[in-house]
Amino acid sequence: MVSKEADIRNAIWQLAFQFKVSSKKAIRQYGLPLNGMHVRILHMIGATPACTANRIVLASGRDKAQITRLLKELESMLLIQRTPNPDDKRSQIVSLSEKGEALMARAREAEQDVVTRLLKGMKKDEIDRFVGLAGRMLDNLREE
Amino acid sequence: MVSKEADIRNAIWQLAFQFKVSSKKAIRQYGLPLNGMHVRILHMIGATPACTANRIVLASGRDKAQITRLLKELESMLLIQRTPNPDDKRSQIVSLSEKGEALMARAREAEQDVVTRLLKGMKKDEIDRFVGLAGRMLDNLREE
DNA sequence: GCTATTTGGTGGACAATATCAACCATATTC
DNA sequence: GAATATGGTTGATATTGTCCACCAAATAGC
Repeated sequence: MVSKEADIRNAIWQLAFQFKVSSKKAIRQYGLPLNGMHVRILHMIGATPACTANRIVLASGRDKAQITRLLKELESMLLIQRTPNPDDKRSQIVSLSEKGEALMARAREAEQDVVTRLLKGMKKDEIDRFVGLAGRMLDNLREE
Repeated sequence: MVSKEADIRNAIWQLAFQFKVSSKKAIRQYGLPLNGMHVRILHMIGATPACTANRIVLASGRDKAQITRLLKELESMLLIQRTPNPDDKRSQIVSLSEKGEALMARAREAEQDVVTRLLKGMKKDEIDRFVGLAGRMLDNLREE
């Protein structure tokens, strides 16, 4: 017999792990030369106007050294480009290159497949509720 | 403006990541010489009667090579012990040593703190619903 | 203005986690 | 008894995460 705490712990671990595995597989099947973090960061860059490295750090919660390296990789793959940030000479604005946009269009398809499968048989309000609860839990962990 | 798919994706990634970070920190603060996977596996071993390596592989979804190595580490730390499996000479039954039990008692406390924080302000039925939805999503991803 | 501190970013070094394939010994199937 | 499947191990390598020192520009305090 397992406790409720174990349930929630397990639910989070397992769901995240399986989701990662499925996403990775989908990306592979589409023949895209990207791994998980690449895709996540490209998403953020695509969705964030005037995106700087620091914004990605804050939004992702990852270490800034990690972000620096990932951006360097993405740049060497010609998927993103950097332009000077007029507001702060220390930083640069990163944006998707054409090649990056094209790749992400396909990545979105691949990920869409996974999300569709994930949400199969779920009602709209169930999904909303789930996302809402997850958000509250996240806030709980973050504050303090 | 972000799509619903991005919401659910983000919710899962972020919650899992923050949960991992918080758990790791809690374990550290308790001064326990364990990392995330160690704790997860020790949990399973403690909760599974006649636990074999293969059971951990199946329950965790991780690669069996990874499990082998983690078990080897845990054994060298004297947290677990292996005894021959009477039903199959290829495998062994792993179980917590006294030292392992003691450590896990403290790890449970540390993790309990995190779960308590995670669930702050959540109603029982909200938690149940969340775990239930997570389970369904997990099934969706796993089947096929 | 001019230090002192903070902030955005980079690099080194390394730890933790994950993946893939080859392989051995036993178990199972036929 | 041969062929195949299964539990487990090892090697090699990729990915992800962490910590620390550091530089240059920005900001705060005076």
